[in-house]
Amino acid sequence: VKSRRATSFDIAELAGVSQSTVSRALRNSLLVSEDTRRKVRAAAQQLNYKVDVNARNLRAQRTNTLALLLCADNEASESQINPFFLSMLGSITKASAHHGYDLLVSFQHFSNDWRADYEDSKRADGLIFLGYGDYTGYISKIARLAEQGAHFITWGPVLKGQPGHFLGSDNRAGARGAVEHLISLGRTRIAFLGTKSDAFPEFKERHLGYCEALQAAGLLLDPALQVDAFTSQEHGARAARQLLARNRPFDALFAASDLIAMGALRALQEAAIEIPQDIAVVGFDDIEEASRSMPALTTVRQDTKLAGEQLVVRLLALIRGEGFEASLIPTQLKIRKSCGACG
Amino acid sequence: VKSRRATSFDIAELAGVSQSTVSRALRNSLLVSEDTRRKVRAAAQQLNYKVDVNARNLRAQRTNTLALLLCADNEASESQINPFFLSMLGSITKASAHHGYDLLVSFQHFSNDWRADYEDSKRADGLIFLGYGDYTGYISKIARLAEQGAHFITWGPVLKGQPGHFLGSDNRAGARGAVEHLISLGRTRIAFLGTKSDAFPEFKERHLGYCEALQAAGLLLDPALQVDAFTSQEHGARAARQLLARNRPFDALFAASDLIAMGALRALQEAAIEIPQDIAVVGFDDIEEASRSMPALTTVRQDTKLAGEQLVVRLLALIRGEGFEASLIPTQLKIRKSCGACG
DNA sequence: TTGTATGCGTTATCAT
DNA sequence: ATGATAACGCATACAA
Repeated sequence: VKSRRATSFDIAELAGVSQSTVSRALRNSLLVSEDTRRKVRAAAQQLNYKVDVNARNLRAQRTNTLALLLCADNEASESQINPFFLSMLGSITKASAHHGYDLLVSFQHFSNDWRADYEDSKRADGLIFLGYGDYTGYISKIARLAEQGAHFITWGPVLKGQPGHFLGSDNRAGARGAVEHLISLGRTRIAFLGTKSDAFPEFKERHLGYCEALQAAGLLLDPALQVDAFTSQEHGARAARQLLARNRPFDALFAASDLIAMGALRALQEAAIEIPQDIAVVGFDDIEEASRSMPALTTVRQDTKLAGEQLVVRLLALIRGEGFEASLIPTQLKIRKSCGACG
Repeated sequence: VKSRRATSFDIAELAGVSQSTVSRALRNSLLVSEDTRRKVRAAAQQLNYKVDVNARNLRAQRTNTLALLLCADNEASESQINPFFLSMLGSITKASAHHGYDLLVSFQHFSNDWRADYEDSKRADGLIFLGYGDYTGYISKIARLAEQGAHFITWGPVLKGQPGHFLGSDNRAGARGAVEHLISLGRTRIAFLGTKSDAFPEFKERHLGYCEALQAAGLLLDPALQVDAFTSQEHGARAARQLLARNRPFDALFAASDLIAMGALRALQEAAIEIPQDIAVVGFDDIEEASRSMPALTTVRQDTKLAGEQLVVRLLALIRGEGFEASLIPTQLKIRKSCGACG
């Protein structure tokens, strides 16, 4: 049977000092002598003492905890979460721990009940939103949170006049670079797979980058070469089939995400099309799987490690009451076999 | 600027009742009249009141929070987490929320500092351990936790005489079924890719199931057809190459995990071997990617949804002081193209 | 059914 | 440098 937990009073008794001194000593206060600090530490260790975080949080009015709210119901894949966000989850978890914060993780079923009251209830000092690609319903809720003075940051598109604070990759530049690369390889009829609606600003930015690259090269922007698709293999495959059905010639394909690209890859291969000989394919994200597809997928890498770290660092700054300057995280083109540049 | 948070005292004043009544009403106590309950609720809503969980937890001595401790340093992939565990993470998160519990997620760097004091510090009521495939170092720490009367459950092998409580798939039966299926397809020289050391009991169980199936069919158990591998594509590919280098004929391959299988798939294909014509391949786990590999991977599906739910349910039972009866979660053979049974 | 009083284990503000 | 004391906001035992 487990004995009663030790409290700071127990430590105080054992170490022969007052309870307040114990508290100070354990928090490394400078107002305590090296000698007593040692005594207190020894006593704490002996009694296997651990600070009760609830008492601490209640008294100190902060939790040393962040909450990660992951959107669970994409339009796309019902069951499975986008691997890119899982990668982000990993890096956020690590960054959070690195800064001495615990992390609460919650999948939000957006439609029904949107629980963003982690801060109100003093469960967390701040919130990170992830995976809210569908902007329309989200932004109004965000606005309300921002009004209330909540501390939160959202991974997503960095646009002018948004409520709240956003951090995201430089989607437009990344897309532009990818398409420029395709053009430099001699491809001229480049299709875009992904929705370009206002509801999905990240995809829209990628589409803009695509358009910019084409225009800069003096190439025709053929609307028939764009097909809507959400982030999933199924949507990607379906979109590729639609594209083929249009009987419009194209020699390259830029997908708004790796999942779309990989679905397309498969659909094209099923139609006996050779990648990259017949059609070059480029994706976006650089999920693990991208490097393992056949052929390996050229893609625009989002730096999830830096992104997670930055999300945490900047959220902590917000919590401290510091300002926020918008910025974009650079992407990097990962050239693999699917675009025909190598291999 | 945000005004002071409302407390239960503020509600009490507004509703014209005592603070304790407010507390009771909000907790849906039966000892409060429908009338006052309404009044209290209205007042709470008006003031946008949210219970301070730290105060509640401190007073009630429980946190309504579980902690998920994910092993971050597999022998295998440094950077990336096994997709299977990510899937588990998803289902645990959902199950936890479903039961009204928050979930703290932490990646444990096993080697250095092992922070399992979430319960001591009253951050969580119970712990879930995930991804501790390497048993040797882990089990002693587990034993210490169990001695202390901590509430925790581990996803892993269910063996006799273990300290603590374990829940896991029926690895042996799953493996046996998979190999029986290969045998039923006429394969007789079946290789096993995966370490069978005591340090990795889940893999060992899968290897045992493999052996059982071979023996039951009266087939030779050739040690030269087993190659060690941890769960990663790289290890899988390497192991497959090693196997080929042995110049020992084989017509099928059972991998201890999907990642191993997919790595092997690739290595075999690079050696111009046709799957499944030349060699049938079966994996274990049924990660998302398995259904999308070329060819689609036949595998032993672990029911992550049920597993996550069960982990949470049984941990909650442990927390309530109820007993724990060991049991195994059944697996299911998913037949796809890589074993040659269809397509 | 409701109200009163107390304490959960800290940290912070006074003193000394 | 240390000790006494007072909150933090809630839930519970007890009284009414």
